[in-house]
Amino acid sequence: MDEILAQWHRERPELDVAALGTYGRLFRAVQLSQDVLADGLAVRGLQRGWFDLLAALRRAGAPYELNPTQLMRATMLSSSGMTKRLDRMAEAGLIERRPDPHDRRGTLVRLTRRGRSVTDKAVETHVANEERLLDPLTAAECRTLDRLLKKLLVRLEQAQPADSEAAES
Amino acid sequence: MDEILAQWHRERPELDVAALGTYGRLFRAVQLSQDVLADGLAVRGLQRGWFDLLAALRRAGAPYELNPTQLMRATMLSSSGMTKRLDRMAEAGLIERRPDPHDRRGTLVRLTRRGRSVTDKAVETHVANEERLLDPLTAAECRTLDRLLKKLLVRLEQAQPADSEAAES
DNA sequence: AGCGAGATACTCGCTGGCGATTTTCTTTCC
DNA sequence: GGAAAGAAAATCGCCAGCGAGTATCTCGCT
Repeated sequence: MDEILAQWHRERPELDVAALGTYGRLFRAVQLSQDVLADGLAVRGLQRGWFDLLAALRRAGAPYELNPTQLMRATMLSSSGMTKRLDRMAEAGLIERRPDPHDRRGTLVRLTRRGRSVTDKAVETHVANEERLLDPLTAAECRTLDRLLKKLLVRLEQAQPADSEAAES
Repeated sequence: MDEILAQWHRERPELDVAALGTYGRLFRAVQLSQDVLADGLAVRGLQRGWFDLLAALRRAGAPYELNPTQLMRATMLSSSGMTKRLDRMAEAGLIERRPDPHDRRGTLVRLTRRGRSVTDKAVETHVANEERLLDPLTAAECRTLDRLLKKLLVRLEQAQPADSEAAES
């Protein structure tokens, strides 16, 4: 990574590429983390991204039931993606769908008993894996990281709908 | 995000979910950033991920030529993914392939003149966009973030080949 | 010299996710 | 109360990327 910055400096000396370095590290750290964490969840039979959905249901509390729209928001998944993922997870016996009794357009998605149990075990190993990946940092450093990410997110969340208003040719 | 942690605390009070919070923010920050940055590059006609490849070639210096294997390492893309991406980018006139004169198995990938020019413009707006996303942080905070990410990456890079040696049932 | 191990890029088939569209239902407004 | 506007979920077609397998070539070893 430092080598990459050195290369940029050699090729475009007038450019300040510090941001490239920060973002490069950020992306790479996330990429590698996700691979490791996905391996950890695969042991429990969970595909990439399934845990997010299970966790959203589990967090909601009994009866562990949400509708697909809420799940879309929680998982940042598109409508069509959600339908397909729910299909797979229903096949796997982790969730089940039923019509919403109060809104005949709607569907409710609920953890099965097995889904609940898998989730409860998975969250423990998942948190443990995350802690293992984070343990090069001291507790104070973790808090600092949290604080910095929070600051970044403030900007990002507000700028999210911005679709290239900064499109100066 | 804090609300998510509160929900976990309500549902699983015995669990320390601080790591979930940190990683949640980390993933979300990266996700949102990538969306914004991809928009910025789309203005230049670049698909998601193309910039990484162009940048690797540009950084290599004249004659801006690498082989697909080196590009795979630089972009963390699979072999088949690389072939396809190179096809698309060649169609778009950004790169061209030629046989490696020193190794008849090999291929060399080179920036076209247009690819070079697009890359040089794109890197400027891309860095500017990254700086814009990072500017909630002071310079000192940026350096701190760099330092923390570096520490994380040390662990991640070494543990990368680890395929669930931590697979306690 | 020549065989086998390894490297190199490519092909094929598959899957997950996206965008656009459709179907069904609810809500609002006159 | 009935039409228009809007919301919810599912469907369809598409594409990027992955994994496994393949053809070709290089190189080390004897």
